[in-house]
Amino acid sequence: MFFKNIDLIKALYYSKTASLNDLSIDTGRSIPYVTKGVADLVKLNIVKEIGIRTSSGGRKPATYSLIADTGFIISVAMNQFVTRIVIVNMNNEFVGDVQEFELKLNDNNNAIHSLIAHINATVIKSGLPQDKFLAVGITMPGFIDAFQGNNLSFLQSPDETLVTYIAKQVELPVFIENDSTSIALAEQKFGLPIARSNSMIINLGWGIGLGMIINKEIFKGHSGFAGEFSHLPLHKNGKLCSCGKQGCLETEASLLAIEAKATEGLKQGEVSSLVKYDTVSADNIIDEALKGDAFAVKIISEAAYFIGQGLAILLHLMNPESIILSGKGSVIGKLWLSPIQQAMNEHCIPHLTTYTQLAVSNLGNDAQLLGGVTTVIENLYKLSPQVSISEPA
Amino acid sequence: MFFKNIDLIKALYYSKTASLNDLSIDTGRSIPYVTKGVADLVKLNIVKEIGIRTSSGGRKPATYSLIADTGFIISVAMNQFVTRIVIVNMNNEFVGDVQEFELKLNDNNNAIHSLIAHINATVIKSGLPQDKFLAVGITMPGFIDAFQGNNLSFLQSPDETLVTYIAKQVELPVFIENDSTSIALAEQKFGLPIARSNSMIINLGWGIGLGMIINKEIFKGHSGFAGEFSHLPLHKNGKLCSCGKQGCLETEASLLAIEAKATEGLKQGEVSSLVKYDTVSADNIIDEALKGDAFAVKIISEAAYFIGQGLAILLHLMNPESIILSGKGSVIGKLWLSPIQQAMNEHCIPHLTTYTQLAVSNLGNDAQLLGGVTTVIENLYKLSPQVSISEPA
DNA sequence: CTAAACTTTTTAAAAAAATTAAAAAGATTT
DNA sequence: AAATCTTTTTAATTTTTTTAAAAAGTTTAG
Repeated sequence: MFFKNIDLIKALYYSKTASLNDLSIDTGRSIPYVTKGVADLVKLNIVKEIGIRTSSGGRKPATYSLIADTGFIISVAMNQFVTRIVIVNMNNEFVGDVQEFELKLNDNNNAIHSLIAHINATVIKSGLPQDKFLAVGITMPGFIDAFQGNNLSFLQSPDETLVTYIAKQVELPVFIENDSTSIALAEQKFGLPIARSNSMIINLGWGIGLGMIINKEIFKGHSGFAGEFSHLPLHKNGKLCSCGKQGCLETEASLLAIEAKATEGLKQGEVSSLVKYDTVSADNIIDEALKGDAFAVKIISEAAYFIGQGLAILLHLMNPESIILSGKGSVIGKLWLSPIQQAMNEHCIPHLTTYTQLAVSNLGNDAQLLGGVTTVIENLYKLSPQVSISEPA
Repeated sequence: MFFKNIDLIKALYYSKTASLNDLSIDTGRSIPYVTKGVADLVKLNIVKEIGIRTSSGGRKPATYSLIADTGFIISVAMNQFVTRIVIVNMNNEFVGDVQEFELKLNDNNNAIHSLIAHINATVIKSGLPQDKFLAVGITMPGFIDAFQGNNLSFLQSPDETLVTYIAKQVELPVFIENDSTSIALAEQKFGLPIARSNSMIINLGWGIGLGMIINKEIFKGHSGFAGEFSHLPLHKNGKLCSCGKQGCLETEASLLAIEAKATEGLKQGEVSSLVKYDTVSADNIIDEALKGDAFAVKIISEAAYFIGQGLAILLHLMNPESIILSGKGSVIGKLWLSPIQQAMNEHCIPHLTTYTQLAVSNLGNDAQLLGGVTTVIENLYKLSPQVSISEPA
């Protein structure tokens, strides 16, 4: 589709509209370089001039944007139980509704075929021609080798990599990324400005994921295992974790642990509006906590306090500009905030917490879907140019 | 002294001798650029061609080095009780002996003047002319603002910054850096190759310092507080830490804690060769442990195990290529290794430890002195050129 | 209210640096 | 021993940045 000036397209995608000056800063390239590049992109009908912006005492700059329907991205956000799919245009706007359906990742041989069928259905339903789609960005839990395109934990594919397998079936390029990593990228690119440079982004989900933005880059460690926040050995509770170890943070603080605690509490006769459910799900607890049920609030607060203890450790080591609560659980962000802040204050050296802002994401449940988009944008340079080769004269 | 090509000088200093190709890789600049730059430096008598190196099937490259006596650096390594000074040439060789003297940092109004006197004495004793010295690199504990040149914990100077105050008195440029940070830089530049890109460097000293190398850069966090390993809240022992909190790692695992435990143990009647000392110092414990004293080995092992517990957390979060044990305490590195490794294995998710190498520094007690040198080299670009301005024609 | 002074953006010209291509020097293979 | 292959060095070309100048606004002073 486009081969040159990928860096300009990336910067324009993330900023939505920008002046030549903005683009020069965002890409780290000189103004003449950017000027030439944008002129080329305008000629190719990929970028258009939007208009003139106000200025604070000087010439008004021309501003540019990507043309919305130049291309479309398919974002697939998976968790252990549910998958969502949405089509996104070049102005980062959702096109059509978000498709949501159940898809169990554990012990499900059919998962990969179900996923492919849903992606293909989405393409067809959209009515858009196949060649308008740039790529599919899949985000999901598990240990993911984004470079090779494999998930070592879920969705094994025979012989070839997961990404090539799916790509063949959907006839589109496919990129894959870990859910927490993708959420961190989404927060960095589309979230609060304090998440841009040095930020710890917590994915409150079935586990407790962490994506680290260090010096404006996502950090994955030497072999891709960095950010294993969920398995920090902080508790002497003897509870066995899925990882095989005991006392991991997630045995006390994940949504799964919260579900288990609620079920156990109700069995012990706790008074709560949760009794009306046959089996209590995390969603039920969130709902009732929002309505003010004391028991639901209490077990969430307890979990939050443990997370805050873990964050205190993160603060000592990383001294980030911000900690962002994101992911599924962040829709009840306000409920987590105060016990987390309290635990951080209690466990940090004096004044340390004053240097880090704790905030709830403004992207809510869209974070992972936007993360899938980011995954595609970051890999744009890998898309082979579909050149129509003209005959030599 | 030299204004252009500082990047080449830096690369040459760290590699000691290098071909044009090596320098191109190390500096990230093109070969023509490096070729031109080195030719200029040779003309200025800063660099000389050393000879021709063997090659694996191709033309033999010319190799270059800095000229040893072009300039000299004064490195000052301080800890809570003792300060060391040495002069280092442009080939990273110590010139003359390392000066060592007692200098208490706590509650000592005279500390700063004593320090200045010793630096000046070193200059005079060397017999080298003042203008041959490039700068003084001071490394010491405390929270240091390297950019402003202040130490917020020790050596307060009135009105002006610590660095300007000392610079005036010694009539040389002065740079300052935190001891653990400087040790990490020394390990990265002069130590084991596994410490180059992603490494956690532990400074086993009166506290337990940490310097983090992330993506080939030292990482200090958003406001300079990153790497507070010593104060990780890992213990529920009720012991008050110097930071004002309770249960910090250093209350169990620093050399100070080890001293306290030994003294207490002897009072309880432990059998040990340590009984022969009036008051037991960390050095005594190290000596006797090396000689095989069971009690000394035991309390060091206990501390090591706690450090290993802390390192397990670091492994989960950072997934580094290596962990390097450095600093004063690393001279008994072998004694720490096995309990640390054991604690790491016990507290990490399965297989995680296989991705990180644990090693003892090969720089030993010189690490901090070399760190002072690195501090100067990294700030070389700040040295104002002493140009002899010629009259316009 | 208008002209001068100041800011910011855009365009143009010059300089710097990187990329590509070619040549040189040596090691390895046939 | 000649031909082939590697690596380093030099040269030519292209790309990119830096610097300077011009253009288009805003703000301030009289």
